[in-house]
Amino acid sequence: MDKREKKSEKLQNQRHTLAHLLASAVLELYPDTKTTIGPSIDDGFYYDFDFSSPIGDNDLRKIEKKMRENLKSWTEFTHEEKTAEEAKEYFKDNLYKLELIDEVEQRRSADDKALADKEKITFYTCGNFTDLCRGGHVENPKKEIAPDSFQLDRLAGAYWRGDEKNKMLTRIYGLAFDTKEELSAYTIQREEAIKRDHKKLGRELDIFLFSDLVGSGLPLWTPKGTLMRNILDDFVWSLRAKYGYEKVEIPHITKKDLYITSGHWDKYADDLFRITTREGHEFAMKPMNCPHHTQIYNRKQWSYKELPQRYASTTMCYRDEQSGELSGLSRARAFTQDDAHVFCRITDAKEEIQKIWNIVHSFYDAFGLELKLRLSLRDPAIPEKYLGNKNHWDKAEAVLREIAKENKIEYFEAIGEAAFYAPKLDFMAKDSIGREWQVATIQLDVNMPERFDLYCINERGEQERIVMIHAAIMGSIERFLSIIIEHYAGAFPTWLAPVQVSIVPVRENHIEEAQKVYNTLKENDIRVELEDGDESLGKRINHAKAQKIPYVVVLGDKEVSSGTLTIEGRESKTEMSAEDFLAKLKEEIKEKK
RNA sequence: GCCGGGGUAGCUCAACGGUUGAGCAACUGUUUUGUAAACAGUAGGUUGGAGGUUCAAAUCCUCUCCCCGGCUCCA
Repeated sequence: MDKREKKSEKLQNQRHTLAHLLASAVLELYPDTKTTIGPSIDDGFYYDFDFSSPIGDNDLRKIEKKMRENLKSWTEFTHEEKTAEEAKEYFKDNLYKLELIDEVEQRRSADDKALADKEKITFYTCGNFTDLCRGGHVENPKKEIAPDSFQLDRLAGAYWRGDEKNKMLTRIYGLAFDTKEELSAYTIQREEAIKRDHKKLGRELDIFLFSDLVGSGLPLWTPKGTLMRNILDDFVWSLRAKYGYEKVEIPHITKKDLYITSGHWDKYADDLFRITTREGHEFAMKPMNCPHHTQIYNRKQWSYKELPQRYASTTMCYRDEQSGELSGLSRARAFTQDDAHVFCRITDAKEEIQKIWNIVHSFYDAFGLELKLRLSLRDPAIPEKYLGNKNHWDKAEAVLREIAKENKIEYFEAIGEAAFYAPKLDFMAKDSIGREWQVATIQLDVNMPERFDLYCINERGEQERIVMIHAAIMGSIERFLSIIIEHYAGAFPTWLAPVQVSIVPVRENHIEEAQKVYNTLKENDIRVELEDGDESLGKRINHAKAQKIPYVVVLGDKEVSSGTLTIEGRESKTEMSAEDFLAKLKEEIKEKK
């Protein structure tokens, strides 16, 4: 165990100890409360309670105060082993703890003797509070936990055992770190993230909006936002160009029959926007595009020589997400996928996936987003969640694993994260303030081809089942934009900025000269604005900078007489000729800077 | 959908049973400016919507729509 792991184990113990401390404070203030579980988490701890009457945010301060009070007398943890009967007697009024005790008992009586011996029913006591617990505390809380290194953070609902069929408990989250300084660094970082919130910046920078009349989860795109969407989409297409992808277009609704065949109707019927025609036929808005694309592939009989067929669409999809799941552009009811499907033989799958891999990396490199890889596999314990047979899955998972291993990138495997029809390579991007987002995905699918009977004619003249690779580079343009708005805090690089240059004439008699520069840039497809209003110079410059425009060009007597422009970038101020400035802009756009 | 917190002018917020207010933005004049906001004036609201309690509701209650933080879900 190295030093860092040791430290993190200590921090985990501190956090878990604080969960006990929280429960002790709650029980003193609200004696009717039933305690359940309270683990440590990434930024602190939580404890789930079943309160007899609801509490509100104002109660948190009271509880926190009580915790600090109790901490003073928490000097030692003692623990003792109990039999199931003793434990149940102690918690006879707490059905949550009784359920946990029963589960430990079941594991103890399991066949695996070694495992069974490890499972014991232990009670830990500190101060006036005893809890059923596996352990993992600091020895002397009073000494080892600084009273100002933690704070209660927020209230939240959480289902017992994470199952929405169960009762909803009240979860109290706390933040906890080694020191007060680390705690405050964390809260400052969180405030920084709030400043970058894409919903706020989206409005301020005039990129997108929501309308109560249109409905929640249905973003509307302004001219600037639409421009950015197109720039991003064009970039993806430019990367796909050398690999032979073709654009296809599909309607946004379909008969339900398509999804009955694909299996989506069974699995996602509740999440579809459905339409009944006047003649009584049932249709659905498309929630994804693969079934439509299969029908384009299936328009003719293909020779193996004509494969792979690679189809891609940038197209909106619609999902009736539950209202509580919506969140700005990150999770919307209408969103645009940059969706590609490669129809090929299983023997070509690896090479095709490698090509997509290259596209993904070129794309994310341009934004300075570092990628991690998750190999998302099925959960063999619940086969009913997945289509098709085990052999097919094993084969597909093996191909993806091979690719993950061959490429030098940090990767981990995640059981149960596969789509219901295929395993996936999911890419996670780390943004400029260290947050991780799931972005691109590549899926190797043997099930849709089976269901839609997709084949080619092979060398021996036989029908051969093909495979289908699902690939999305951005995933969803909306979601990707939410990530880069926050990643750049709205200060987009030149190639991506909806307005690249703002020209500010000093006085009225400079407008004519400014207009000339404006025209030159405009003729060269630079996105340029002229700030020729009657506000003061300082105010007009300020306005351009508030819009996070990469370059502000100031033009007055000095510039007219010297024949140069004063160029204010975000960090520095330089002077150069209009020609040099144009060349610089073109370079930045070409190099995606 | 569920739990908790919210919704007052375009934006940020105040008023918290007793005539809805401020700053910024907008508009109109004046000002022609060399870098963190020129000056003056004007307009802007069924306090998200619908019911109810009250002499009186932005304020209290019920329903509904929308937003935020979680939970569940995420093809």
